[in-house]
Amino acid sequence: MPTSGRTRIKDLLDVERLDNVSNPVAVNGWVKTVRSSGGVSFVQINDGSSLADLQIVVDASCPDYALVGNLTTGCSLTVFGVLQESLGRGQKYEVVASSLEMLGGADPEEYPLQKKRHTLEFLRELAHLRPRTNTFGAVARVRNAMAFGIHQFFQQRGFLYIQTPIITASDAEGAGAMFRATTLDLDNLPTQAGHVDNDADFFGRPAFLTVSGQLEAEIFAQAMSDVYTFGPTFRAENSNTSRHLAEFWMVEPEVAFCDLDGLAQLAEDFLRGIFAHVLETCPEDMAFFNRFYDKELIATLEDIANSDFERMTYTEAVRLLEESGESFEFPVRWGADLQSEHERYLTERKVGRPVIVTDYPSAIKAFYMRLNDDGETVRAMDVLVPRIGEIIGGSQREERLDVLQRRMVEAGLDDAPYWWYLDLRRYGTTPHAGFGLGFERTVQFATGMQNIRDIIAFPRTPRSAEF
RNA sequence: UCCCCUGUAGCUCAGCGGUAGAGCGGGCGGCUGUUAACCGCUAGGUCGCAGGUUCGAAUCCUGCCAGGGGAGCCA
Repeated sequence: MPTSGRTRIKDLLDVERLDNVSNPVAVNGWVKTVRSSGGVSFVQINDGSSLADLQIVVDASCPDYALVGNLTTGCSLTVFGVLQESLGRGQKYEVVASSLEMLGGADPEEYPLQKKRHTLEFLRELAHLRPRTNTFGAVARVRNAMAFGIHQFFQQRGFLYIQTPIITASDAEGAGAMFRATTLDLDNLPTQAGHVDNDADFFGRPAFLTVSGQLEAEIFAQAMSDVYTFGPTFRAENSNTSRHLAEFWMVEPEVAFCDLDGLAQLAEDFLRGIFAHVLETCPEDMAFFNRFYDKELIATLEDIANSDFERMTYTEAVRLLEESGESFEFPVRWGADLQSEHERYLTERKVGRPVIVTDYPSAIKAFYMRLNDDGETVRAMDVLVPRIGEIIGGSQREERLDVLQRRMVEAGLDDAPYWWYLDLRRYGTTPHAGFGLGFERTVQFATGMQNIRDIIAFPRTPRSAEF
């Protein structure tokens, strides 16, 4: 019987509420492993509520004892029994079953998950079953806690959560290649004068999946002052790395009456806050990642949560790299973007903790970033962290209409589609700033997981969109 | 998109010119409290795909496909 009134394993094993002990309980879960020894069997189950499994003891006194022979890894169960202190050594408490029902079997000759460790590459092919493993259960819980912590951080500071569109007609948001969203029949494209007739498309114009909610967030910042988005974004780049996804979630705060210094402080408070949050709310899962994936993980996160970030300008960063005596594969030159190896040297070896680099050359940054008085650099910032590199990119936005228009011309952009963006500078413009944080990269950093495809439930990467 | 590495049993891998292997998992049996339980027996393979070299190819060569690592692009 699928039970209402069941107790989650997490609550059952919660030492604070051990009024459960010696009382009848109902639990559900999926079988991890079954061990039988003479007249006693041990069935280890997990329901996803915590990393810890629950051991069910079934002996001949249980009327359903004969059922145990049919239980295999992966099948689902309802158990009625009594929680007791365990006689064995591997766990403090266990449930002695008084009755047992298998809800769904899992043919052991076919069920692909075994009660031993699998490689992450193999599990990636089983995205529908991998949440049942320790690692992916832990990732799901940590990801959930961090999403909640992000909302909590902004809500406590009075930020308004806004939802920006996923489909956009702006074809140059300035952040990479876009996916086209169309209802046109690709096998029979309507044409007009030898070109695709976009007027026949759903929106009467080309439309795309958004690469960023920034421009729309700026609209609301120019009315509500402090806003943030948290939603999916899409990049059609042919990126094949452990840090890139074609579909990923991004957090983008946008703040009016704020300059780059204020934004850098917000970014630092934000990262320190969410890492502290995950350490506090997921100690069991974090201990798991620390043990199996990165022995320095908890120490690193605690260090970040408790110490100030380093700040330097791009020009200072270039000087430090030039003076480092390191032999880099790519030369260091003022005016060229920092390479991965440069960023990692700065954050991992030079400083040893997160670094905020500001004021990049205007030529290598987007048109909407505010031009400095030197005419050569813009008020951009990247937050670099060890192992991942860039985790946040942001800037103070250009609020001066004439400068913005000049920058758009220099970038070769037609300003007509941006009439509304320019209007924000025409009517009550303000100094404002915002950044974008890759959510998966942040969870990746917090868990010590090596590959971003293991951070999102159903990863989309080039040539890969199963599930 | 570029560079490098890897595709052998359900999984993890060994074998690297001469009869296809191990551990785990599965099946059967045993075991009175187990902890990825343990012990015994057992089934299981177009060696990624296509071509080539050779008396003979999992093994050497070429192409393609897939996976991984790194780079670029970025978050």
